[in-house]
Amino acid sequence: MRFGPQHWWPARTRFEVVVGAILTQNTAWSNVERALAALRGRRLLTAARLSELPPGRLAGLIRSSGTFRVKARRLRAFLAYLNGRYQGSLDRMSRAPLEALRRELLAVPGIGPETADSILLYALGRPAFVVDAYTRRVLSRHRLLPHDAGYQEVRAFFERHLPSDPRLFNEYHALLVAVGKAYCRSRPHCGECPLRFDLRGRPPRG
DNA sequence: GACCAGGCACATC
DNA sequence: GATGTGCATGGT
Repeated sequence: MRFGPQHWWPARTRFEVVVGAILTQNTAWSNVERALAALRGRRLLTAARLSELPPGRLAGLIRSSGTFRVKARRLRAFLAYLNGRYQGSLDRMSRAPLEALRRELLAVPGIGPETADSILLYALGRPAFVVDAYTRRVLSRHRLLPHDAGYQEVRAFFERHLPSDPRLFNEYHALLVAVGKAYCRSRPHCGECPLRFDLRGRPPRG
């Protein structure tokens, strides 16, 4: 495995990123892709079209992503928020202040810290560092943070040490996941981890 | 057949 | 505020 650009979050539109962010909760990405393909094939991957879809039909189309009834409800909750506050427009939404957006997203049922930051970073291009299980594992293995550090604590750690650049956050997160998968899954102590943290600004080179 | 995968809400203590 | 449990699929 190489650790260059990871092409993290391949998606055709920002709306597709949002849908993917909700569908991928506790689910392998390959299962999400099928659901996205089913929606895309029916030209349903827009806020307007998805909002018109009956809940049961939406659930059926995203079945492959697991917990489909729950996720259908969560997608509709997000759409209700987007329609109600930003007239269904991610463009309008993306112009709001970052902290306000995070607060609003966390208030949507089904959107927790990781999903909120994924939407902020990958869909809206905002500098929100996404923390996931791999991120925490790699950090605690390197003794950069305690293993029980909370989500906000881990996010603050990166946002404190890195320039506030969405592209850098994107690449850093992708690299952490790649490293976590390759080295930290089954090893209690990973002496061979190639990641060299340079938290003053540059991503590690692959 | 168990375990995992790019979480979250809710109940309970 | 910490911990446990349901959600549910597809891959290994």
